[in-house]
Amino acid sequence: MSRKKEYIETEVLEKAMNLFWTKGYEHTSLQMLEKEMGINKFSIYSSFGNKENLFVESMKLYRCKVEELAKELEASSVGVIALKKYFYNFLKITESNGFGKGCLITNTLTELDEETNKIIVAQVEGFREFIRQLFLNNLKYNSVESPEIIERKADYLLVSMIGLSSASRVCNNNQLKNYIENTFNKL
Amino acid sequence: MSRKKEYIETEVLEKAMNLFWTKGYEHTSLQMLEKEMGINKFSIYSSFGNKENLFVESMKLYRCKVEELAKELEASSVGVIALKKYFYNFLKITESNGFGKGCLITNTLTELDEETNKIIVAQVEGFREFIRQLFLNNLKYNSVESPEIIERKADYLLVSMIGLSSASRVCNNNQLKNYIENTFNKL
DNA sequence: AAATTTATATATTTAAAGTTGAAATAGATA
DNA sequence: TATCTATTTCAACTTTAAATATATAAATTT
Repeated sequence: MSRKKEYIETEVLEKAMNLFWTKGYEHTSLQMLEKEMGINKFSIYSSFGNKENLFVESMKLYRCKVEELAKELEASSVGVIALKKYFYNFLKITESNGFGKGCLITNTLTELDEETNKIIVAQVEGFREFIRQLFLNNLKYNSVESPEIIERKADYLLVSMIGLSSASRVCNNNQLKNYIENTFNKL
Repeated sequence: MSRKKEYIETEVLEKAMNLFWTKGYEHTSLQMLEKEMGINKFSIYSSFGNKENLFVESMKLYRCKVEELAKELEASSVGVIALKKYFYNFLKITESNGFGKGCLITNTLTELDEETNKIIVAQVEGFREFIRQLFLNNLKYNSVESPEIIERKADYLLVSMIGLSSASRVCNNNQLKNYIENTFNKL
């Protein structure tokens, strides 16, 4: 064999993801990535191909983290209760020094335009569909409501989640908590 | 005197604003601005200084448009009714081919980071404060609720508005309408 | 008609960011 | 210890976009 890598790809990827998460795709330069990931350009390119692909991998990792969060939640509670908890847990995740980072995927959504890499667009849409399913499944639990009503509620929560994510970047914790309480009021 | 300008600054500024609105600051290049505004770099620089300042002027113009919208509304209705109308009117404004453009200021908010021009940051915050006041004033109308409750509701609507704006970029009209109805049901 | 200012067009400069290549380095195996 | 190979470091290359400069044409005023 030969010399081994001095870094672990999943570890440096996590660091890249966090940087993209706080600064967004465009405002994250390779210099910053080098510094944050602790490896240099060449290593980044040999491990991840290019900046776009590194970003795609970051999105995938982000989704994994969110899926884990949802799984943990499933173990402890179900239904609307679980969803409300999910909203609060999301606030914890997004929290950083000062204001929140929002949701990596929702942030990306604002950066999107026609000429955005199709793979990135697909990631964004896939994530949204995943979240919508999560909401649907929990709303169905122990509910006697019609499928149409359930769908409406899921859509409502989806938009609320997008809102919470964006708002977390500028609003304080009281405002966000207040928002969640109102959202789940009378659901 | 001498030769007159062949373009009207407010007119080309409006075009610039629309381009920034749909594509965001970073994804709007001077080439695109030249094409969209119908004037060349030289004219852009002599009229607006630089790209950043052109963007600031676009933000100001955007705010003027929103203020007009609010004024018109005031003439026809007041209170919560007016606010709900405002939400629906916002959807009309943001509408374009296919999905919405969101709110220029809210979009910008996601692009912000530590090294963003302070003037831009100030514009974003000023706008948010203006909207919050608009909500507060209308919530106070004919209301016997305590100031604290009113503040809470205003904050709730503020987050909802940010959410609607972000969501308008990816959700269809039914989902958005559904969201507005749910939002005001909980008020 | 001359002078002055503005517009267009093109080209250049400058800076930054992404990408790639060549030499140096360090670890694994024989 | 020597050799092989992958990883690093460093620097160069390429591209892109903002900003500036120059030359030319057009319109208005005196």
